[in-house]
Amino acid sequence: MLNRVILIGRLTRDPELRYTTSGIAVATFALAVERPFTNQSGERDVDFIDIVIWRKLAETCANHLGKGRLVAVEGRLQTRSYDDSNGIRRKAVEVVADSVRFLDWPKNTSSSNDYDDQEFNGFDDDIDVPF
Amino acid sequence: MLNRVILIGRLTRDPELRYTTSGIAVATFALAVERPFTNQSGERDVDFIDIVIWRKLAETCANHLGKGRLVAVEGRLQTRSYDDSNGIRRKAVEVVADSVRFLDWPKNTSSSNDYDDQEFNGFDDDIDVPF
Amino acid sequence: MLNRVILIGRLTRDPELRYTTSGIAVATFALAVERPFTNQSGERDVDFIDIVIWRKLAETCANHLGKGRLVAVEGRLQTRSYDDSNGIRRKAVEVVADSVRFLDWPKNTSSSNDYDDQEFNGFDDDIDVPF
Amino acid sequence: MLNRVILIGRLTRDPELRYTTSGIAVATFALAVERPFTNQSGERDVDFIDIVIWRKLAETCANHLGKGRLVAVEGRLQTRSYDDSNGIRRKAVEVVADSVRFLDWPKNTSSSNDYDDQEFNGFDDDIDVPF
DNA sequence: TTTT
DNA sequence: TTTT
Repeated sequence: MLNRVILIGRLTRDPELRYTTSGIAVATFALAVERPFTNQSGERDVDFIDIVIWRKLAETCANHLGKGRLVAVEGRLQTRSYDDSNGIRRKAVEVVADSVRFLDWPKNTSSSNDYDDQEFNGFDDDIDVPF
Repeated sequence: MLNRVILIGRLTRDPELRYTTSGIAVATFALAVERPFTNQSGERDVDFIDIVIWRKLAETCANHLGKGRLVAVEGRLQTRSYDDSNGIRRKAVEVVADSVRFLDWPKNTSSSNDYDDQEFNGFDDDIDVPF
Repeated sequence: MLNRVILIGRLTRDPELRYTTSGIAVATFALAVERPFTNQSGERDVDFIDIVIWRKLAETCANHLGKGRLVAVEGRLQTRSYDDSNGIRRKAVEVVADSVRFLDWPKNTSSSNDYDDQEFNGFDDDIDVPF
Repeated sequence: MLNRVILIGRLTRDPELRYTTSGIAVATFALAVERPFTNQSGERDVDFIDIVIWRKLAETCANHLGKGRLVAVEGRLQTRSYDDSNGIRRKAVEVVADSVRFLDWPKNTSSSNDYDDQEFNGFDDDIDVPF
């Protein structure tokens, strides 16, 4: 009845953009989210959390984000069952994002993904940059 | 770097309480969380989310909660790899709760789990009842 | 850039429903939110937080909620300056809710506010009942 | 009963650090949080939200943060009544933070506040840096 | 499969 | 101005 997730972390890879047969854009990536505290061996554990994004926000993320970028993601936790390529039944738990904020800037300016066409994205297509 | 999950839902079964070899209590249960909107077939989909609770809060939940009870859970999303009983590698995604609030009362008063010994539970052992 | 508030508490009074000159509905009420821990004198302090709701969700809340009802509110913190009736400049800090979930049922069935016309409310008009 | 606020924004001024008569550190600052959407005049409104931080985290923030710095703050909304310097009764609404994450780096290296003594801060003294 |  |  209430389901809210807020994460800050870095993309482990470039977003993948796909389209449903009905033409709806879906972007997926994983977020590396460091735990606040160090473990017994003095390191910070990291949680790798799958993010799913729909529609225009999916395309904006695919166009502007890349591996290593720092983002804040808001969304809801979703569970889903599927059969993997070996026919094994698996449960997916992922965050369906309704908002993604960019918290840093691209490392090099030669990237094909940059901020040229940053624009307002409507209500559930909520994006922002950190200045 | 920031990882916060807030859920309201109902327990799909009674909590399971176990202890680590070093004697720390761990409770687990799943929460059924209805999506806010109906799907194409007019029904509300439900996400089943695994919850993990440690220490004194684990024991309080095991003592007072049961299948069907309505709770608000606050915690963080955690990912974990393990091999299932068939030796298949799986990824667990669960919410490690640091706060659980009881939002309703037990259905029948003959339950062994009731509110007799409700008490304050310390900082990360945060529990409350709705009145 | 990110602004999220999630509260569970009880209405301190019936919602007030007003309309802007352009005809948009606005409901306001205050939420009594108990702190999780008791203070030095053994009591729980309570925070009284002003809630503002717009459009259809405002009307749904005005129709179905009343003093004492338990709700979960999601929204954003908003600040606003105004002059009070004595001409003193004041700063209002309130939560603009985009989602309200009803977590209990009306105490008596003779109330004019009930669940007769409960219905789905669109994306930013997000309402639900606890069963 | 549940009270959670998560904000990302920039400090409008350097933190002020004070001590209670019993010697407990308290830091205060305001956070400028841009709204996600532009208003009728095409600008983004900004909410100015007062933040209060206690104990060791207060000192860490006072030592390392300054005007303009970007942070993620987690905490709870608190209300409080007081009389201002003119004897006018006022209501303060502020966020008591239990976690502050630094999301950028100091603008110039000549600042007296830097990252020399960054360290782990215990459970409710939760601080982190973005790399 | 994993980010700085 | 304050809820159970």
